[in-house]
Amino acid sequence: MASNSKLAIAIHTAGMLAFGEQMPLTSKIIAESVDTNPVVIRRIIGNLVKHGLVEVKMGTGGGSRLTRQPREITLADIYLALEEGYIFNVPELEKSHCCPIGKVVRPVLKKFFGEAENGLIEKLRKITLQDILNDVRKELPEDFCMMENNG
Amino acid sequence: MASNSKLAIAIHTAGMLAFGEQMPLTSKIIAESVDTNPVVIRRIIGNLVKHGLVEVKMGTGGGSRLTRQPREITLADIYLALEEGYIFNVPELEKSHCCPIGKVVRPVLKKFFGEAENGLIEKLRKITLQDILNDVRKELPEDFCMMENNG
DNA sequence: TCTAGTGTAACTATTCTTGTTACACACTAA
DNA sequence: TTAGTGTGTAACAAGAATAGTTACACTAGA
Repeated sequence: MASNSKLAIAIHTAGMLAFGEQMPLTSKIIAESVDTNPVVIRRIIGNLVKHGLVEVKMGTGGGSRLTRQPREITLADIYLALEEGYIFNVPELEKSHCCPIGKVVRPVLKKFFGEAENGLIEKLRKITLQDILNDVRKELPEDFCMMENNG
Repeated sequence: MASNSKLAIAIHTAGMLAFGEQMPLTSKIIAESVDTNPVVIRRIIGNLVKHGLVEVKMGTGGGSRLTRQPREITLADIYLALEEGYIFNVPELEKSHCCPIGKVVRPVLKKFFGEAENGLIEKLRKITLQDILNDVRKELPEDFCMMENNG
Protein backbone atom coordinates (compact mmCIF):
# COMPACT_ATOMS: atom_id res chain seq x y z
CA MET A 1 0.00 0.00 0.00
CA ALA A 2 1.88 3.01 -1.30
CA SER A 3 -0.96 5.22 -0.34
CA ASN A 4 -1.75 8.51 0.74
CA SER A 5 -4.80 9.20 2.81
CA LYS A 6 -5.04 12.89 1.99
CA LEU A 7 -7.70 12.37 -0.63
CA ALA A 8 -9.83 10.35 1.76
CA ILE A 9 -9.48 13.01 4.43
CA ALA A 10 -10.21 15.79 1.98
CA ILE A 11 -13.37 14.12 0.75
CA HIS A 12 -14.46 13.34 4.26
CA THR A 13 -13.87 16.99 5.13
CA ALA A 14 -15.78 18.29 2.14
CA GLY A 15 -18.54 15.84 2.90
CA MET A 16 -18.90 17.15 6.40
CA LEU A 17 -19.02 20.71 5.14
CA ALA A 18 -21.81 19.62 2.83
CA PHE A 19 -23.66 17.98 5.70
CA GLY A 20 -23.25 21.14 7.70
CA GLU A 21 -25.03 23.06 4.94
CA GLN A 22 -24.09 26.71 5.24
CA MET A 23 -23.21 26.47 8.92
CA PRO A 24 -19.43 26.87 9.15
CA LEU A 25 -17.63 23.92 10.74
CA THR A 26 -14.42 24.22 12.72
CA SER A 27 -11.31 22.23 12.00
CA LYS A 28 -11.63 20.75 15.46
CA ILE A 29 -15.03 19.20 14.80
CA ILE A 30 -13.91 17.79 11.48
CA ALA A 31 -10.70 16.48 12.98
CA GLU A 32 -12.69 14.58 15.59
CA SER A 33 -14.79 12.94 12.95
CA VAL A 34 -11.80 11.99 10.85
CA ASP A 35 -9.84 11.04 13.95
CA THR A 36 -6.83 13.25 13.40
CA ASN A 37 -5.35 16.57 14.42
CA PRO A 38 -7.02 19.90 13.54
CA VAL A 39 -3.85 21.11 11.88
CA VAL A 40 -4.00 18.24 9.42
CA ILE A 41 -7.51 19.36 8.49
CA ARG A 42 -6.51 23.01 8.22
CA ARG A 43 -3.71 22.13 5.86
CA ILE A 44 -6.08 20.28 3.58
CA ILE A 45 -8.72 22.99 3.80
CA GLY A 46 -5.99 25.41 2.80
CA ASN A 47 -5.68 23.57 -0.49
CA LEU A 48 -9.43 23.53 -1.00
CA VAL A 49 -9.59 27.27 -0.36
CA LYS A 50 -6.75 27.90 -2.77
CA HIS A 51 -8.77 26.14 -5.46
CA GLY A 52 -11.99 27.92 -4.65
CA LEU A 53 -13.91 24.96 -3.30
CA VAL A 54 -14.17 26.21 0.27
CA GLU A 55 -14.27 29.54 2.06
CA VAL A 56 -13.08 30.22 5.56
CA LYS A 57 -14.28 32.67 8.17
CA MET A 58 -11.85 33.55 10.92
CA GLY A 59 -12.57 34.24 14.55
CA THR A 60 -15.39 33.37 16.88
CA GLY A 61 -18.21 31.51 15.16
CA GLY A 62 -15.93 31.00 12.20
CA GLY A 63 -14.98 27.89 10.30
CA SER A 64 -15.29 26.58 6.77
CA ARG A 65 -18.04 25.97 4.27
CA LEU A 66 -18.37 24.97 0.65
CA THR A 67 -18.59 27.63 -2.03
CA ARG A 68 -20.69 25.44 -4.32
CA GLN A 69 -23.39 22.83 -4.13
CA PRO A 70 -22.15 19.28 -3.50
CA ARG A 71 -23.44 18.19 -6.91
CA GLU A 72 -21.14 20.78 -8.46
CA ILE A 73 -18.00 19.45 -6.83
CA THR A 74 -16.36 16.35 -8.28
CA LEU A 75 -13.74 14.14 -6.73
CA ALA A 76 -11.44 15.29 -9.50
CA ASP A 77 -11.77 18.87 -8.23
CA ILE A 78 -10.71 17.70 -4.79
CA TYR A 79 -7.97 15.43 -6.08
CA LEU A 80 -6.45 18.17 -8.19
CA ALA A 81 -6.76 20.72 -5.39
CA LEU A 82 -4.42 18.64 -3.29
CA GLU A 83 -1.64 19.16 -5.82
CA GLU A 84 -0.07 15.86 -4.94
CA GLY A 85 1.69 15.44 -8.25
CA TYR A 86 1.96 12.17 -10.08
CA ILE A 87 0.96 8.79 -8.76
CA PHE A 88 3.87 6.95 -10.32
CA ASN A 89 7.40 8.05 -9.86
CA VAL A 90 10.03 7.61 -12.55
CA PRO A 91 13.35 7.54 -10.75
CA GLU A 92 16.15 9.91 -11.70
CA LEU A 93 19.44 8.48 -12.91
CA GLU A 94 22.88 9.48 -11.78
CA LYS A 95 24.53 11.92 -14.16
CA SER A 96 27.37 9.48 -14.60
CA HIS A 97 24.92 6.89 -15.80
CA CYS A 98 25.69 5.78 -19.31
CA CYS A 99 23.22 3.07 -20.34
CA PRO A 100 21.52 4.60 -23.35
CA ILE A 101 18.25 2.78 -22.70
CA GLY A 102 18.09 4.12 -19.18
CA LYS A 103 18.35 7.66 -20.49
CA VAL A 104 15.70 7.27 -23.12
CA VAL A 105 13.12 5.30 -21.14
CA ARG A 106 12.37 8.01 -18.63
CA PRO A 107 10.45 10.48 -20.78
CA VAL A 108 8.64 7.64 -22.50
CA LEU A 109 7.37 6.29 -19.20
CA LYS A 110 6.37 9.74 -18.04
CA LYS A 111 4.25 10.17 -21.12
CA PHE A 112 2.41 6.89 -20.68
CA PHE A 113 1.97 7.37 -16.94
CA GLY A 114 0.43 10.74 -17.64
CA GLU A 115 -2.10 9.09 -19.92
CA ALA A 116 -2.93 6.50 -17.30
CA GLU A 117 -3.40 9.11 -14.64
CA ASN A 118 -5.79 10.94 -16.93
CA GLY A 119 -7.89 7.80 -16.93
CA LEU A 120 -8.03 8.01 -13.17
CA ILE A 121 -9.00 11.67 -13.23
CA GLU A 122 -11.72 11.09 -15.80
CA LYS A 123 -13.32 8.60 -13.47
CA LEU A 124 -13.00 10.94 -10.50
CA ARG A 125 -14.65 13.63 -12.54
CA LYS A 126 -17.76 11.52 -12.85
CA ILE A 127 -18.22 11.23 -9.09
CA THR A 128 -19.64 14.22 -7.25
CA LEU A 129 -19.67 15.00 -3.59
CA GLN A 130 -23.43 14.56 -3.80
CA ASP A 131 -22.92 10.93 -4.83
CA ILE A 132 -20.83 10.38 -1.73
CA LEU A 133 -23.44 12.06 0.45
CA ASN A 134 -26.22 9.98 -1.01
CA ASP A 135 -24.39 6.77 -0.25
CA VAL A 136 -23.47 7.90 3.23
CA ARG A 137 -27.03 8.99 4.01
CA LYS A 138 -28.32 5.56 3.08
CA GLU A 139 -26.22 4.10 5.86
CA LEU A 140 -27.14 6.63 8.52
CA PRO A 141 -30.23 6.48 10.74
CA GLU A 142 -33.03 8.56 9.24
CA ASP A 143 -33.20 11.05 12.08
CA PHE A 144 -29.45 11.67 12.06
CA CYS A 145 -28.35 15.24 12.72
CA MET A 146 -24.66 15.97 12.64
CA MET A 147 -24.67 18.80 15.07
CA GLU A 148 -26.17 16.72 17.85
CA ASN A 149 -24.48 13.42 17.24
CA ASN A 150 -20.93 14.26 16.49
CA GLY A 151 -18.48 12.90 19.04
CA MET B 1 4.63 12.93 -4.68
CA ALA B 2 3.24 9.87 -2.96
CA SER B 3 4.87 7.75 -5.52
CA ASN B 4 6.27 4.51 -5.93
CA SER B 5 8.84 3.80 -8.54
CA LYS B 6 8.26 0.06 -8.69
CA LEU B 7 6.07 0.29 -11.76
CA ALA B 8 8.68 2.31 -13.61
CA ILE B 9 11.38 -0.17 -12.67
CA ALA B 10 9.20 -3.14 -13.57
CA ILE B 11 8.43 -1.71 -17.01
CA HIS B 12 12.04 -0.81 -17.57
CA THR B 13 12.97 -4.36 -16.62
CA ALA B 14 10.39 -5.94 -18.89
CA GLY B 15 11.48 -3.61 -21.64
CA MET B 16 15.05 -4.73 -21.34
CA LEU B 17 14.00 -8.36 -21.44
CA ALA B 18 12.10 -7.58 -24.62
CA PHE B 19 15.16 -5.88 -26.10
CA GLY B 20 17.22 -8.91 -25.17
CA GLU B 21 14.88 -11.08 -27.25
CA GLN B 22 15.19 -14.64 -26.02
CA MET B 23 18.67 -14.13 -24.59
CA PRO B 24 18.29 -14.28 -20.79
CA LEU B 25 19.44 -11.17 -18.96
CA THR B 26 20.87 -11.17 -15.46
CA SER B 27 19.56 -9.04 -12.63
CA LYS B 28 22.97 -7.40 -12.50
CA ILE B 29 22.80 -6.10 -16.05
CA ILE B 30 19.28 -4.81 -15.58
CA ALA B 31 20.17 -3.22 -12.26
CA GLU B 32 22.97 -1.31 -13.93
CA SER B 33 20.65 0.05 -16.55
CA VAL B 34 18.04 1.05 -13.98
CA ASP B 35 20.74 2.28 -11.63
CA THR B 36 19.80 0.24 -8.60
CA ASN B 37 20.73 -2.92 -6.74
CA PRO B 38 20.28 -6.39 -8.31
CA VAL B 39 18.17 -7.50 -5.37
CA VAL B 40 15.65 -4.79 -6.12
CA ILE B 41 15.35 -6.17 -9.63
CA ARG B 42 15.08 -9.75 -8.46
CA ARG B 43 12.25 -8.84 -6.14
CA ILE B 44 10.32 -7.27 -8.98
CA ILE B 45 11.10 -10.11 -11.35
CA GLY B 46 9.80 -12.43 -8.66
CA ASN B 47 6.41 -10.77 -9.00
CA LEU B 48 6.52 -10.97 -12.77
CA VAL B 49 7.35 -14.66 -12.59
CA LYS B 50 4.54 -15.28 -10.14
CA HIS B 51 2.14 -13.79 -12.65
CA GLY B 52 3.52 -15.72 -15.58
CA LEU B 53 5.05 -12.80 -17.45
CA VAL B 54 8.66 -13.84 -17.08
CA GLU B 55 10.59 -17.06 -16.66
CA VAL B 56 13.90 -17.47 -14.91
CA LYS B 57 16.77 -19.82 -15.51
CA MET B 58 19.17 -20.39 -12.66
CA GLY B 59 22.91 -20.90 -12.77
CA THR B 60 25.57 -20.12 -15.30
CA GLY B 61 24.23 -18.50 -18.45
CA GLY B 62 20.94 -18.02 -16.65
CA GLY B 63 18.76 -14.99 -16.18
CA SER B 64 15.27 -13.91 -17.12
CA ARG B 65 13.21 -13.61 -20.26
CA LEU B 66 9.65 -12.84 -21.23
CA THR B 67 7.17 -15.66 -21.69
CA ARG B 68 5.13 -13.72 -24.27
CA GLN B 69 5.65 -11.27 -27.06
CA PRO B 70 5.90 -7.62 -25.99
CA ARG B 71 2.71 -6.81 -27.86
CA GLU B 72 0.91 -9.35 -25.68
CA ILE B 73 1.97 -7.74 -22.40
CA THR B 74 0.13 -4.64 -21.22
CA LEU B 75 1.13 -2.20 -18.55
CA ALA B 76 -1.93 -3.37 -16.63
CA ASP B 77 -0.45 -6.87 -16.52
CA ILE B 78 2.72 -5.46 -15.02
CA TYR B 79 0.90 -3.11 -12.67
CA LEU B 80 -1.31 -5.88 -11.31
CA ALA B 81 1.64 -8.27 -11.02
CA LEU B 82 3.24 -5.93 -8.52
CA GLU B 83 0.31 -6.45 -6.14
CA GLU B 84 0.79 -3.03 -4.67
CA GLY B 85 -2.79 -2.71 -3.49
CA TYR B 86 -4.77 0.44 -3.72
CA ILE B 87 -3.48 3.83 -4.73
CA PHE B 88 -5.54 5.71 -2.19
CA ASN B 89 -5.60 4.83 1.44
CA VAL B 90 -8.70 5.20 3.57
CA PRO B 91 -7.44 5.56 7.12
CA GLU B 92 -8.68 3.25 9.85
CA LEU B 93 -10.47 4.73 12.82
CA GLU B 94 -9.84 3.94 16.44
CA LYS B 95 -12.30 1.44 17.83
CA SER B 96 -13.34 3.96 20.43
CA HIS B 97 -14.29 6.35 17.67
CA CYS B 98 -17.92 7.26 17.84
CA CYS B 99 -18.70 9.81 15.11
CA PRO B 100 -21.33 8.02 13.02
CA ILE B 101 -20.28 9.71 9.81
CA GLY B 102 -16.71 8.61 10.28
CA LYS B 103 -17.79 5.00 10.51
CA VAL B 104 -20.02 5.09 7.47
CA VAL B 105 -17.78 7.06 5.13
CA ARG B 106 -15.02 4.50 4.95
CA PRO B 107 -16.69 1.79 2.87
CA VAL B 108 -18.28 4.43 0.64
CA LEU B 109 -14.90 5.94 -0.16
CA LYS B 110 -13.39 2.53 -0.76
CA LYS B 111 -16.05 1.79 -3.31
CA PHE B 112 -15.53 5.00 -5.25
CA PHE B 113 -11.75 4.76 -5.07
CA GLY B 114 -12.02 1.27 -6.50
CA GLU B 115 -13.96 2.64 -9.45
CA ALA B 116 -11.40 5.36 -10.01
CA GLU B 117 -8.55 2.91 -9.92
CA ASN B 118 -10.33 0.83 -12.53
CA GLY B 119 -10.17 3.86 -14.78
CA LEU B 120 -6.43 3.86 -14.33
CA ILE B 121 -6.16 0.15 -15.05
CA GLU B 122 -8.29 0.42 -18.18
CA LYS B 123 -5.85 2.96 -19.55
CA LEU B 124 -2.87 0.82 -18.62
CA ARG B 125 -4.49 -2.09 -20.39
CA LYS B 126 -4.38 -0.17 -23.64
CA ILE B 127 -0.64 0.30 -23.53
CA THR B 128 1.56 -2.65 -24.44
CA LEU B 129 5.21 -3.23 -23.83
CA GLN B 130 5.59 -3.03 -27.58
CA ASP B 131 4.30 0.56 -27.50
CA ILE B 132 7.00 1.41 -25.00
CA LEU B 133 9.65 -0.30 -27.12
CA ASN B 134 8.55 1.54 -30.22
CA ASP B 135 8.86 4.89 -28.49
CA VAL B 136 12.20 4.01 -26.98
CA ARG B 137 13.57 2.75 -30.29
CA LYS B 138 12.70 6.04 -31.94
CA GLU B 139 15.06 7.80 -29.56
CA LEU B 140 17.95 5.39 -29.86
CA PRO B 141 20.62 5.49 -32.57
CA GLU B 142 19.70 3.17 -35.43
CA ASP B 143 22.65 0.86 -35.00
CA PHE B 144 22.09 0.45 -31.28
CA CYS B 145 22.72 -3.02 -29.86
CA MET B 146 22.11 -3.51 -26.20
CA MET B 147 24.66 -6.23 -25.67
CA GLU B 148 27.52 -4.06 -26.88
CA ASN B 149 26.48 -0.72 -25.52
CA ASN B 150 25.17 -1.40 -22.08
CA GLY B 151 27.21 0.26 -19.37
C1' DT C 1 -10.58 42.78 26.33
C1' DC C 2 -11.68 37.94 26.36
C1' DT C 3 -12.69 33.98 23.80
C1' DA C 4 -12.86 31.16 19.76
C1' DG C 5 -11.25 30.59 15.57
C1' DT C 6 -7.55 30.19 11.61
C1' DG C 7 -2.64 29.96 9.34
C1' DT C 8 1.67 28.29 9.47
C1' DA C 9 6.38 27.15 10.96
C1' DA C 10 9.07 23.89 13.28
C1' DC C 11 9.74 19.75 15.23
C1' DT C 12 8.81 14.70 16.24
C1' DA C 13 7.25 10.23 15.30
C1' DT C 14 6.08 6.78 12.35
C1' DT C 15 5.72 4.26 8.44
C1' DC C 16 6.99 3.14 3.73
C1' DT C 17 10.34 2.43 0.26
C1' DT C 18 14.64 1.48 -1.25
C1' DG C 19 19.25 -0.20 -0.81
C1' DT C 20 22.67 -3.55 1.02
C1' DT C 21 24.79 -7.63 2.79
C1' DA C 22 24.91 -12.33 3.36
C1' DC C 23 24.18 -16.88 2.38
C1' DA C 24 21.80 -21.17 0.83
C1' DC C 25 20.49 -23.28 -3.32
C1' DA C 26 20.38 -24.21 -8.64
C1' DC C 27 22.62 -25.09 -12.78
C1' DT C 28 26.52 -25.40 -16.28
C1' DA C 29 30.80 -26.70 -17.81
C1' DA C 30 35.18 -28.56 -17.34
C1' DT D 1 32.91 -33.43 -8.40
C1' DT D 2 34.37 -28.95 -8.23
C1' DA D 3 34.52 -24.11 -9.63
C1' DG D 4 31.99 -20.45 -11.32
C1' DT D 5 27.52 -17.92 -12.20
C1' DG D 6 23.36 -16.97 -11.23
C1' DT D 7 18.89 -16.78 -8.46
C1' DG D 8 15.82 -16.37 -4.01
C1' DT D 9 15.18 -14.44 0.12
C1' DA D 10 15.86 -13.01 4.92
C1' DA D 11 17.58 -9.52 7.76
C1' DC D 12 19.08 -5.28 8.46
C1' DA D 13 20.24 -0.20 7.35
C1' DA D 14 19.33 4.10 5.39
C1' DG D 15 16.50 7.47 3.55
C1' DA D 16 12.32 9.71 2.35
C1' DA D 17 7.60 10.65 2.70
C1' DT D 18 3.52 11.10 5.69
C1' DA D 19 1.21 12.25 9.52
C1' DG D 20 0.88 14.17 14.11
C1' DT D 21 1.95 17.74 17.55
C1' DT D 22 3.10 22.03 19.71
C1' DA D 23 3.42 26.74 19.67
C1' DC D 24 2.31 31.17 18.53
C1' DA D 25 0.88 35.23 15.76
C1' DC D 26 -3.17 36.97 13.84
C1' DT D 27 -8.48 37.76 12.99
C1' DA D 28 -13.02 38.58 14.46
C1' DG D 29 -17.15 38.62 17.32
C1' DA D 30 -19.33 39.39 21.97
